[in-house]
Amino acid sequence: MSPTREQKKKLTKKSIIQAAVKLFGEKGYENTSIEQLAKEAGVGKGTVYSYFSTKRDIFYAFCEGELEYIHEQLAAKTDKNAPILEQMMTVFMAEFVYITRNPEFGRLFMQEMIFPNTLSSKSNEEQINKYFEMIFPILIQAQERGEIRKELDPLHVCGHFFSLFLLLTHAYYTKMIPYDEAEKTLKTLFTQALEGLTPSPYIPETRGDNHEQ
Amino acid sequence: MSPTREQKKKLTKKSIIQAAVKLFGEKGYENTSIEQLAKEAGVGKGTVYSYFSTKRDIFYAFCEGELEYIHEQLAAKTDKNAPILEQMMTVFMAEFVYITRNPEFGRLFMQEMIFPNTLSSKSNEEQINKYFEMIFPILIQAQERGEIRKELDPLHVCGHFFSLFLLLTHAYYTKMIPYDEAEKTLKTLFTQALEGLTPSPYIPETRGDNHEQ
DNA sequence: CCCTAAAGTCGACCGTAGTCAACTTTAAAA
DNA sequence: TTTTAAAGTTGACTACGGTCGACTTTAGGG
Repeated sequence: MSPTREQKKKLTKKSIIQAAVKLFGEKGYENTSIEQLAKEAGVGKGTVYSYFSTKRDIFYAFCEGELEYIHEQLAAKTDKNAPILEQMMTVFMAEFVYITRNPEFGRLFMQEMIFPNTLSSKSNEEQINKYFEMIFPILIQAQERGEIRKELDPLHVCGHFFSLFLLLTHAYYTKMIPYDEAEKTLKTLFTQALEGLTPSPYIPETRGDNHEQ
Repeated sequence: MSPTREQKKKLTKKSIIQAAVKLFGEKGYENTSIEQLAKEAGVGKGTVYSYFSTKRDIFYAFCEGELEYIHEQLAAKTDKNAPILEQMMTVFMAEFVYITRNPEFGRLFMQEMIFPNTLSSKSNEEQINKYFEMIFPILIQAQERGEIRKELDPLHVCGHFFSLFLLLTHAYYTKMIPYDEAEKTLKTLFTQALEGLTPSPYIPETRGDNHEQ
């Protein structure tokens, strides 16, 4: 019996993604037109747009699989009892290496991931959530061990590390730091975050309007 | 006597920017075509491209003036002896308000500012530099006052605050936090950064591979 | 004033992202 | 098996960003 309708759709979608992997990889995202991509996948241009609503969506579909893979790898490999600095370095350096493997891809990925266009932001949220889901348990465990202050909201702590990763990526893309120094820089920043910027213990100047908690 | 060649060029450029301010403001960046813009400015399409090499460049020209203005304002107004938390809040909240005044503009601005396309990144670097030039003296003064550890590289400290601002902007654009909570969130993050994430004093687990310094 | 070369202007033209109405295939009811 | 309507496919088409060579204006030397 010939393949059912649904099986066929799956195959078509797959062949479009494969064509994207090939052509984007060979010539880059900007230099690949949808028509070329459609030809490579063996379908018409219109068909491509019945599976993906924009060119960027095709790009995401490609990224998604890769990201999922890296997250799984990390979740398996990380030593849950290692010092928090070590674990965070492992996670974020892996991410950094992945992101910058193909610089152009990475740039587009970050642009749309961090400052998404409200229209195209569906799968986006999921990606970010997976990120947080991976990091959260590590932080909570660190709090239980007493490595991180128990009174801090894990969400904020998570954001803190993520923000320094963002900064690293930014510094790389603006050529403020070369690739080779990424690890050292990130370690410095993370250490700074852990230890605090103020001479410890920090005693805020009493001014009447101090933050509570 | 009729205006000289150079005066005319200045006028033409100005009228293009004014047309951009008007049309981008009315209909948004994406919904304004270069042809419409050229018509509004009373010139041909080709002329627009003899003054600006891409559509984004027109957008930058608009932003630049605004940013310069805000930076000057801030430099004048900030109380140089206020606690560092207060000063950083003033600077970055002003920036946040400016960036999000027109959300679409802000998004494009951040996308290209933080993860620039290597081709179009000339004026970009200057913008970032102005940022750092504004913040640097504040931090150094805080170090001298003893509010910030003297042994830290001001560049890293500067980056630290900036990164948390990035996170805030990201959280806003992904709708993780509403506009109203921006200030509270930023204050929490900055406080966290100042105090450190670890119970103070932080004593890293001795594992043989500790960071030096 | 006239002539000319450089500076400045222009819109027809190119390639591309995304749309759509006409066409083909499918699957299940009759 | 035939019929039919829904699902799926298609490439001509539109609108846009950006280019280019032909055209117009300018300034200054004769």
